[in-house]
Amino acid sequence: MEKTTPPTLWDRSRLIAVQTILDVAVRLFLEQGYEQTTIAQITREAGISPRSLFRYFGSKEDLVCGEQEALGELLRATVSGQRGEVSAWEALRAGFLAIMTANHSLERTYELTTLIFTTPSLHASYLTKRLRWQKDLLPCIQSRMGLAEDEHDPRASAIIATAFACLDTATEIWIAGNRKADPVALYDRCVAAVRDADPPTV
Amino acid sequence: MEKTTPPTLWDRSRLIAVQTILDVAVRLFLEQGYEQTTIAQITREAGISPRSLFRYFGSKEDLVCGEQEALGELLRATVSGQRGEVSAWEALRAGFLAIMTANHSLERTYELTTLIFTTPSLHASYLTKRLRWQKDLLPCIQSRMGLAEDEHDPRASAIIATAFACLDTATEIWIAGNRKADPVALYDRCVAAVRDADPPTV
DNA sequence: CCGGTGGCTGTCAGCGTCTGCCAGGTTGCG
DNA sequence: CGCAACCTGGCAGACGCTGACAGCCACCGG
Repeated sequence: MEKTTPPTLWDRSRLIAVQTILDVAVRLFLEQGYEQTTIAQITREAGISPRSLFRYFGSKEDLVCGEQEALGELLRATVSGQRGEVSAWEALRAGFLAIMTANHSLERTYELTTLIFTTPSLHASYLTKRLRWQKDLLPCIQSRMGLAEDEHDPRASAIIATAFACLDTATEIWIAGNRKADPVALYDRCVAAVRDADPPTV
Repeated sequence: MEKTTPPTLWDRSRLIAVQTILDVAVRLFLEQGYEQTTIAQITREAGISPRSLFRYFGSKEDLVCGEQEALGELLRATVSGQRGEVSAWEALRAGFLAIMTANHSLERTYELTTLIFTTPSLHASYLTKRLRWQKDLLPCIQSRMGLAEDEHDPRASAIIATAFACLDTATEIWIAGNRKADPVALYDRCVAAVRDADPPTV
C-alpha cells in the first residue's frame, strides 16, 4: 500500500526543526500576541534563518493554521465514511465531533482556538481554509443526498455552509463564555434553532 | 441634531480626491487583477503620493471593501425597520434584498463581487467585515425573536450566521454560473434546503 | 574509503504594504 | 495681513515575503 518510506535521516532532522519552530512560535504567540511577534524573533529563538522558516511554512499564518492542516482530511474521511443511511446533517455532525476529539489536548485546542478567533488576520485565514473544506465535502454530501454532481444546485452547498456556520457560532460562544458550556451541545442547539426543531437530548 | 456642517472647502477637495483614487484603483483591479496592481501604480495615475493614499484608506483592501462600507448600516437599518410580525428569516431576507438592489449598477456589483470572491485576500477581508455585520444584527434579531440579550443563547446568532452562509452560497453559485441565475432565487432555494421546506414561489 | 551528486541551508538583495516623522504649503479665522 | 490649524509630500524604516547564489552535508556508487 505505502511506499517503502526510506527512513531518510534528512527528513528526521527536518521534522524536529519543524516541531521546534512550531513550539517556539505558538508559545510566543500565546505569550505576547500574534501581531506583536515577528518572524525574526521566532527564528532567533529557534536557531534558524528567516529564509528557512518560509521554506517550511508558506506564511506566518501557517504557523498557527497549518498545525491543524490534517484536520480537513480527517473531516472529509469521517463524513464520507458514515453509513449510507445516515443523513447529511448527522454525517457532518459526526465529522465535527471527530475533529474536536482528535486534537491532542482540549486545553491546547481552547488556547489555539481563542488565539485564532481573537486575531483578525488569523480568523480570516481560518475562514479561508474552512471554505476549502466545504468544497472538499461537497461531493460527499451531494451523493449522500442522492443528488447529481450539479454545479447549479445550491442545496448541498447550502447545508454544508450552514453546518459550518453553526460550528462557528458554537465555537464563538464557547470561547466567549470561557469554556463553561459544552461546544457539542451548543452546536446541536444552533442546528436545532435553524431547523425549527428541538435539540437532541443525547 | 447634526452639527452645522461647515461647508469647509477642504473636505470638498478631499472628496474628489477619494473619488479619483477609487475610480483609478477599481479600474486597474478589474483590468489587471488585484495582486498585480501596486499602490505606486494607483497613486501615479491618480496624481498623489503613496503616503496620502494611506491617509484616506487604511489599507489596500479598503479600496475595494471600503466602497461598500455603508452597506452594513443599510442592512442593519432595513432589518430593524421591518414590522414586528415579520419573522427573523424574512427580515434578514429583506435586508439582503436591500443590499443587492441598493448598489448603483448590477453590472458593477457583479464585477466587484467576482473580484472579491476570486481574490483570496479580498475574500478574507470581506468575510471579516461580514462577521462585524453579524454582530451588529444580533440585537435586532434577538428582540424580534422575543429573546433576552443573552450572551449564551446561540439561537439568534445561529440564524444570522446561517442566513449569511446561504447568501454566500448563493453568491458563489451566481458568479460561478456567469450571472445566469437569479441570486435572490438561489438564496431562497438555499434557505429552503436548510430548513426542509419548499422555496417560496414568488 | 572517497569523491561526485543532489538537496537543503544561510546570506544577500530586493519588492510591496504600511507607519512615524518632519518640513513645507494651503486654508480658515481674527 | 498675520497667525494658527490643517493637510500634503518626501524620507526613513519595520515587517512579511521571495528570488538568486554560494556553501554545506547526507547519500550513493565506485
